[in-house]
Amino acid sequence: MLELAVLGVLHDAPMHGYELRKRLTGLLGAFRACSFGSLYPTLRRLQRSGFIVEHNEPVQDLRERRGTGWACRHRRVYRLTADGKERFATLLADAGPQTWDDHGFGVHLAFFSRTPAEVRMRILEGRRRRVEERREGLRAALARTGDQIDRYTLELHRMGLETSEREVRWLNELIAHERAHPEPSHDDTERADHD
Amino acid sequence: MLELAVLGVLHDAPMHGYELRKRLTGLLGAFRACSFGSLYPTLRRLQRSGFIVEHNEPVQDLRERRGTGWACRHRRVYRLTADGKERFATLLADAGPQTWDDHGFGVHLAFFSRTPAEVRMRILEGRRRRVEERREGLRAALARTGDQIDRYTLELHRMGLETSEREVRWLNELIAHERAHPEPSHDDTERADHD
DNA sequence: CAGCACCCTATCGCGTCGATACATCTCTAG
DNA sequence: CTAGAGATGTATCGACGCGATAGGGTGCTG
Repeated sequence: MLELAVLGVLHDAPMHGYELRKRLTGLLGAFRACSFGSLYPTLRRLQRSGFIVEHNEPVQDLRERRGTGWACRHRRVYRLTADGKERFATLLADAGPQTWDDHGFGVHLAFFSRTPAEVRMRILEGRRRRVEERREGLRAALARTGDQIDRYTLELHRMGLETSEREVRWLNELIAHERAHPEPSHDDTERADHD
Repeated sequence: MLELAVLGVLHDAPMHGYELRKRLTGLLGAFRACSFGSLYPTLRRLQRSGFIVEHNEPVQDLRERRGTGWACRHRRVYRLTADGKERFATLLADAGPQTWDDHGFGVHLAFFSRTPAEVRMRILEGRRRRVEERREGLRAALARTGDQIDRYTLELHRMGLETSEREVRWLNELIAHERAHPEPSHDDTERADHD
């Protein structure tokens, strides 16, 4: 999942780990902090697989950057390869089980403008199914609760149920809008100017 | 966190892994499935630490259970020790950073009736602070969003913001109720009949 | 008696996290 | 001019939860 997010951000511009992390935290909308302990191993993995390559700046660029910003010498800038772009498209389209959970869904939604329309639909409906399951589970739990149930647990279940219902409604709106206005995906697989 | 949940469920009655898992999934209110891959290692860890001990039924009990249910021979029933009860109380009271996230908060809330009143308050306020941070992060993201932002990301942020606001209001109600009716904790640290 | 569905324990690899370490660079206070 | 605070930047470690997988026992049904 992090793999998808990294490839997606790197798709726009070459970047080094520290910057990447900042973008990711912003991207996921204050969802998750994306620790270095997962980011750096992911970068290494992607590099070994050939999806990204190191793309370090020449020394004179470093000197030029002096005064106008940071000139840290050891930064590893990564760039997406052709394989990496392909991999990104694959991961975008392949909607596994973890696409439906909270975090995975957020990541996929972040790149929705680059996602083919039919895949968008599949993801939205899959997420809806997942949330509906949760909703039904909570309804059942609330129904079979006689009176020996905790006041706090009860409140938690009620809250969870309301949240699920709200999200299902929200998803229905998104799906309806998707059907009414089937916007094409950006599909920016053109500009391969620096390979 | 799983450690806390296991100790809490085992506090009521001795149990074996499979049963424990069902209770846990019910307890966490269809939140999470609690896989065996984390449950069994946790049980082993708790056992090595002396917080639980094996408490297998004698063979004649197995024969008696024949006909009325399952008589699987190899089930490992665990029971809480005195140290385990102490550990449970400690974990309940100690509110670390992971007490405030979604999953951890749910687990703590599940055992709220056994939690001392002042700890309850600390947990609720900590959670509120956490959700407020998320809310502010989303507000900031929405504020600085000019127009180049994704329609989908925008929707996700809006949804997240509403959810956060709702949860803060919910927490405020819980806190207010807590202040108005300071129910004491069950504090069932008495019945030490079988040690 | 064959097949199926459930019960029950267990392990492996993988990905993520939080903590930690360490080195470099900029700016500011004394 | 130097000392230190604080941001930048890379990296690793152990702990932990998860999904997949394996394997064996038990009762019900056709």
